[in-house]
Amino acid sequence: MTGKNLVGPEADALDLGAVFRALADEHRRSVLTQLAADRSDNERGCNSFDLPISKQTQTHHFRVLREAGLVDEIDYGNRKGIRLRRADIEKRFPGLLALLGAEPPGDTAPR
Amino acid sequence: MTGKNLVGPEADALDLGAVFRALADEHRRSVLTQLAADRSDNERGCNSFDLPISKQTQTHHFRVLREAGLVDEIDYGNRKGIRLRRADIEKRFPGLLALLGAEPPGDTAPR
DNA sequence: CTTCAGGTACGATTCAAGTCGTACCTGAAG
DNA sequence: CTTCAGGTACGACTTGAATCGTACCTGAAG
Repeated sequence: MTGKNLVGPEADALDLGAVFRALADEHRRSVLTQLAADRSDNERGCNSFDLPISKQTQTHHFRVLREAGLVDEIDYGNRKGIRLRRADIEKRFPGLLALLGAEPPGDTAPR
Repeated sequence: MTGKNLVGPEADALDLGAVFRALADEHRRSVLTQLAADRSDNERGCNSFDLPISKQTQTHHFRVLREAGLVDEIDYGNRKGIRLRRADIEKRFPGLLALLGAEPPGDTAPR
């Protein structure tokens, strides 16, 4: 029941370059913007983002977000949860999430 | 003597995606970090950044930074000046430059 | 058990981006 | 004028990233 947390970098090890690279992609930025908009920071299903891309590509994007240290992935076997690492991000890069939150929500348009 | 200012996007038209894409590159981030560190915001020569890349590639990177709206380029014909658009960036993305400024300055290492 | 949806692994493809070589332009200094 | 350093234009190359097809795994529900 309690899924295992997939590994990501420590809070102090977050790299600004990796973060910018992660947020350079439209779809990943959309995911993070949606996560940042929900102040409750509840765990969220990976298929709740309506991404206009295949499952395999979504797996790829979530992995990039996790390896950049922006989200936690919780593996339940046949489904997966995702949670924003808000505290770690705010500690290392204060104000970053506010930048995403200030964006117009309708920016999920495909390139 | 007075060089002409090369065109870039208006302050209100700055796109977060383009900004993140611009800052995803190590060399461009190095340039912007150095610019952000100098609070005087003086115009600066394009060859004053010690980038370990060829002239043509530097031209390319400065163009990307300008088209993202992060810097102004001033063309003098046989040399070029560059200036951080601090006010515009702060207005549109408050706190962004602070993130760069907080980075360790020795992050100019080539990949 | 079987079925099924969510997710992953691996490989292939496609495309954008970083890089440089060659040639050329520009203005300043001899 | 010529020379020279800084910069650009264009093309070519290379690498990385995004995407998907196929096949497979996992746990829950019949």
